[in-house]
Amino acid sequence: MKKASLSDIALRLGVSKTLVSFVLNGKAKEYRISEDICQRVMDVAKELNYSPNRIAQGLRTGNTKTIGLIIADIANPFFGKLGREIEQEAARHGYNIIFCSSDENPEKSAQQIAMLQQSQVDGFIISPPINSEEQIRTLAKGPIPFVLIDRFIPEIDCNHIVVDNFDAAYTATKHLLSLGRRQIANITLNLDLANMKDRTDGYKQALRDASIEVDENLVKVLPFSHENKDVALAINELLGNRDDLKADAILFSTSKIGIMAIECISSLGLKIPDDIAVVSFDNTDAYKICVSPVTVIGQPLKEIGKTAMDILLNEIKQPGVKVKTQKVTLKTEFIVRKSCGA
Amino acid sequence: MKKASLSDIALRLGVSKTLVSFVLNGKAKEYRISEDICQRVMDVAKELNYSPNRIAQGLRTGNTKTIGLIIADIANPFFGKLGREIEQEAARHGYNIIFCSSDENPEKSAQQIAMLQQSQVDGFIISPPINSEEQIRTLAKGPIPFVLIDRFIPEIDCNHIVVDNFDAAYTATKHLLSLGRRQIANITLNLDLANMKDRTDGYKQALRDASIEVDENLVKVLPFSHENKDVALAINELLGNRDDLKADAILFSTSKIGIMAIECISSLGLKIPDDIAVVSFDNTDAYKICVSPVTVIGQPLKEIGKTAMDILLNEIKQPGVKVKTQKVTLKTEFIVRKSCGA
DNA sequence: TATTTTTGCTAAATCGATTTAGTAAAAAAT
DNA sequence: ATTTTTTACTAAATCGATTTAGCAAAAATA
Repeated sequence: MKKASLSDIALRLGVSKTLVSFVLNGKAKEYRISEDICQRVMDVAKELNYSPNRIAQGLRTGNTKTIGLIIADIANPFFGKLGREIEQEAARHGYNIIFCSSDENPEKSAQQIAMLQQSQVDGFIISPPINSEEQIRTLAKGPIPFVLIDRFIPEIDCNHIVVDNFDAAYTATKHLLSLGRRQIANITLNLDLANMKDRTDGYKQALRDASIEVDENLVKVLPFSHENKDVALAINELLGNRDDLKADAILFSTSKIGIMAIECISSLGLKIPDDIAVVSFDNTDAYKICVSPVTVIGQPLKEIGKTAMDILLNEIKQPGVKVKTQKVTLKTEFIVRKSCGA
Repeated sequence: MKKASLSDIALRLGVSKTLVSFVLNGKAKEYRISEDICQRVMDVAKELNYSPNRIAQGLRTGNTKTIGLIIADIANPFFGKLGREIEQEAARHGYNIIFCSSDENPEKSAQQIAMLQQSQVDGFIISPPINSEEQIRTLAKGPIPFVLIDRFIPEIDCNHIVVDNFDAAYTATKHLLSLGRRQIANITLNLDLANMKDRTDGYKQALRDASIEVDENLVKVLPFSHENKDVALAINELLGNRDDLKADAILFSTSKIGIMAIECISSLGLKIPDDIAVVSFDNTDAYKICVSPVTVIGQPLKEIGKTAMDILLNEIKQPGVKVKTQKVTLKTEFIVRKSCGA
């Protein structure tokens, strides 16, 4: 059962492939094809169950209607949800998404970018791993549109969509202060990334504004490729001695850290929020059924996904046109649950 | 900066495109290209930073090195992890994955299948929504390899990879019985799907083998498109009256149900496992930091991902050859945590 | 020396679709 | 009656790569 091609329709009707193409692509009026022929083309196309070959279309037109999405790990619920929003928005416009998980590894993301370029993707949506400046800079010099999400690279002028991390962390920390917490810790990732730095800066500024001196020993910086043991180490440094808890609250800079940390806190026999209050960036189902439902800073994932697609589509539809880069900063949502001791 | 094509290399060296293609595709020996020319081709290719256009390759060869993956929802951690394993295994073989979330909607999955066929995917990996028999049957008649995962359709002879759901549910229920639980409920999805039916059958058989009569009122069947309110209704029917709890344990047939149910149980002020023990299909990070870490039936996601790709690659490498369909049933892992009252 | 085989390449076709460049015939304008 | 414009299509080129079909010249064999 060979799949019907456009040529089969033309042969069947004794007309040119050109004519069939014009009809099927809504150009009949423009090229003055008669109504009669149009109808016969549509009929035969339907009879043969014709559907276009997007690979052939892509080769000829230079548009594959495919976007490459590079995120840290699709299995991470934060990125899973983000990916879902992007997938949905893309589908609304007839675009496919190829998902690549970089594991926060720049070598891996560079390979993925190369592979996606070979696949002639129309654009990229990238959550850049640390130390990926060079490959993003190269991308920015090329013709393919792209937009950074979740984090950006200050020294590169390109599209990005981020949230106001400073303000979010400031708000969260101030909230903990308002609940009487004074020894507030922050567990975060390598501060070379702007979004992580902003989160920690906001936390510190809230402490300073409350005339509390920032204790650098309460700021635990994990390597980017952090695992359970890294988080456990940080928690043990803060809370290992239950007669001398170093902190009475913790702000987690990511939900991945938060989940691992809470598991660790529970196994230490500590109670949330009685012994230690917690607040975390990014909402996730896990936080709702937690030992103590977690107070979170939620990101507008739907808006991020929609905005990313809008930016790309706008550039894709005007190839070669130099468009002003869009830098979008969105608001977070502070959701108070039990874990902060409210 | 126009991207270098294979023709550019040929022009630069004054040789044919054919020769360049042979060299770059490892066919130099076969077509007796001299060592000297080979080296010069490789040098120029490197100098021009040539990389192949996979769209052109796909059009000519009929292989796009792309697999279409259709699952319920990439934002669901179970499917997120499964997708991750598949993505990883595919990348190992140089394949891209296009992810589509069907939302358990057969109309949507039919559209996704059509779109992916237009994109000339080399194969499909599909977690079929309910009522998608017709589209799977049509796929089975076509030339493109595919494999069903997570659930299968008994009346269609095609590749599938599933776990032994009957045995898993039987074991879990027996475990609860061994802990003294007698009024064991099961919250599941529409039983028209074989995997859901097997889970409930295993649960029932364990009760019968313990000489406990199956109480159909303890089996709550949710619609496929279940939401929080559906789960809340079921939980309220079972546990709404805390002086007359209808169940002392619940087996959740999916983690999605489990998470929503636990949230509901907590808001009723009930304690897990003191008031109500719980066991759930499918491990997820959320269950580790739960009010009471959840006892789970874990699926071998890595093995599923690898097996799915193996099955597809085996068929892809011998097009047109009628291969015996592979029906794989894998073992689950029972992980005991606190929620069952152990 | 004549014939056959091997060597080391080449041009052209192919994939399926879209775009470009064109034109015979009919209709309208002069 | 002649010239110009419009109509309703067409053939061929194009996209970038791979495959198919082929062949002149050199080397080997008879």
